[in-house]
Amino acid sequence: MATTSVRDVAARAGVSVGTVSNVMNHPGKVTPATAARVTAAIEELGFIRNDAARQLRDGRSKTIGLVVLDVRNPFFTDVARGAEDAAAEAGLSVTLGNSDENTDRESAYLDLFEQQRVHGVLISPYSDITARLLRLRARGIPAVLVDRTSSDLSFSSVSVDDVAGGRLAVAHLIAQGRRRLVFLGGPLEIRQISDRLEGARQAIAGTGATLEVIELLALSVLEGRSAASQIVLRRVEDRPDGIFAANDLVATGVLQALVMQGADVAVPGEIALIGYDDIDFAAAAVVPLSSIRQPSTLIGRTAVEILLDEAADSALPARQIVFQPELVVRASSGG
Amino acid sequence: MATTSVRDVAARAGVSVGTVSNVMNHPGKVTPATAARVTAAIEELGFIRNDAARQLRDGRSKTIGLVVLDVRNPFFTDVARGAEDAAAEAGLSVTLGNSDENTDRESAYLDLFEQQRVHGVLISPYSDITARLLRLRARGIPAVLVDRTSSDLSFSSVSVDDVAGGRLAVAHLIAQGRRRLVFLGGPLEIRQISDRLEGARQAIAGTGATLEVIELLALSVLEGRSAASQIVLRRVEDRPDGIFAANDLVATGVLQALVMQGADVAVPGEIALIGYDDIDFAAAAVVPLSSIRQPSTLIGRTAVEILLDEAADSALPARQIVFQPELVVRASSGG
DNA sequence: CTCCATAATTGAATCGTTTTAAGAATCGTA
DNA sequence: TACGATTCTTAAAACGATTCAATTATGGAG
Repeated sequence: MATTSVRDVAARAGVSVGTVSNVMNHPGKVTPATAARVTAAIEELGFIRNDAARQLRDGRSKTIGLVVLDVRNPFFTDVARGAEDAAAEAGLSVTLGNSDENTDRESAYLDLFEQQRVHGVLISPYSDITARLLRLRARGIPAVLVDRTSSDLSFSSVSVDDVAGGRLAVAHLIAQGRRRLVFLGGPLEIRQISDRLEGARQAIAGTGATLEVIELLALSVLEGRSAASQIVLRRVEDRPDGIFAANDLVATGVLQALVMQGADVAVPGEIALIGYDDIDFAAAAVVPLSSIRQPSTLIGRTAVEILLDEAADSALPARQIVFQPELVVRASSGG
Repeated sequence: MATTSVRDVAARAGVSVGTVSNVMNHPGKVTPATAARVTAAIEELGFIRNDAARQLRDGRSKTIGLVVLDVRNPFFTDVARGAEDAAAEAGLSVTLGNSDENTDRESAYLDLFEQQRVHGVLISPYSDITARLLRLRARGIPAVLVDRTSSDLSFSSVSVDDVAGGRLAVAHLIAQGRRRLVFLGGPLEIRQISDRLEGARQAIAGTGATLEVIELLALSVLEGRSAASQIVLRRVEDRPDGIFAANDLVATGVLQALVMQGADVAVPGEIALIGYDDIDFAAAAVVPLSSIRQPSTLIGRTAVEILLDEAADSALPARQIVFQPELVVRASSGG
């Protein structure tokens, strides 16, 4: 394996290894003329720096580890994309790990990142990993929580105000004149979901509107559809006139059950519908879906920025960033 | 930064660094008693091996680089998942890169992987990167093409027979008694798409059925929907009785245009519909969608297996693996 | 033409692990 | 008890880039 090293480059350019290193890492400390000779040698030999060696010397890698709950959820791929962009601007790369809501996988990724002495860790936690994160910190590896406020306030976090999101959604339905509302989502143990419900409750307080809660086992199209088809079976006067689905997958299922041939419930005429997340598909649904948008790429970008700050100065106090979600009105809520 | 090394562990256990290394990498070469002492020391000190140092010694990393065209496409996340599983079984991890059909990004990832001296590269190529891959090979890093047969037969590849897939889809429509067919997809420069069309043509040959080709600018829900709404405007006798959409996103759009309130074209009564990819959403559509399934996780898994073989023995001849797609019949084609 | 201050370059030491060849310990056997 | 024959353990030498302290070159001022 003809692996060319700085030593070979140095020989070819007639300089010392130190100079070669300077050309790459501290240009300006070297005369343009010599720099040119070195660059030429690098080019001719097809030299590519060995990252492991650089890392070993440096003590930390130029990679950021990111662990998300579910890569198949567009929200998280968007977060990842934002993180990747911000990291790239700082000359770093991102390794994406998918915990799949599985404690073992989550733990395995943290092990891997610790071995790799990553620059920092971004994580949307599934289990309680405070102890692990403290250990990473002791090793000089900062961590930032994503899409979740930390119970341990010594860690920074970047999240979205789900209570406000729920409030926004239901306040909108009420503003459209709807009074008999249904919240569709679950499991309620998931913090984000219960927060959205809490927001919904705040929004109806004192308005005279009612809120029926139907808990689902998962946030999927199928769950949404079957729950909604039950609603269709009710007598017309017992049906709600507005539905708030806890995410867009559920809302999509609801929509299918309502407009399906045979059901023919008018949306938004008879029932207004709003989802959550504003995934790409929402705008392309049979009836374009109103939704609550979260600034997903911005979350990723911000998390990286905080991480880099903390990596540069470990004495920095933790910051809790909470973004506000945004109402997106489309046809399904008759806005 | 209290970074503990093998040296510290050795001191604590009262042995030499070589023994510590043996405990971790060649257990069995060491007496159970000493092994226990060392393990205890590792535990007590919270020692975690420095991957950079190991890699430097080893010459190659324990990571596989994977570059896909689009992380947001469920097909690719499934491929990635299969690759990850297979890699994990071999004690390796996968770094996922998203080229986003962008030459610069694709190139940047290859640079990164080369610097990292990855174990191997899996890539679903966008531009012509044969030269880059040859250079990697010269450095001892094998590469396997994914979802694309290689023009350079010296590289292994794992792909799916798109011609067969197109044939399967259209043969099915014909078997359902459909005769006036439409192919909806594009751009036709994309190899996979033109192959599917070619398969469709083979299937109608000699059957008396006709095939109208409507080329789209992109494989998206919106494109599919607007093309289908044009079809709805035709006189009934000029409408096709079967539509083959080049992927499930397009098919979803078509479905929306057909069953939408106001259009009310019966699916499959009046028009039978089949898509391609069998994404999760296909089964959950308003009318469950027939589709052509590709063994996505198997593709990822197989690609890793070939890669590992080649990493172990670079003299191995290249293999071209072509999987056969599978017909999945659901309500939309009236099967 | 010297001398000094400043800039450019050098090369040895370092990061932490793994691997060897060599040395030490252990055991059963004669 | 001593002898090979194993079995364990050791210490030093890599791997390749970076960084300093030390050295050499360069220019400008007197």
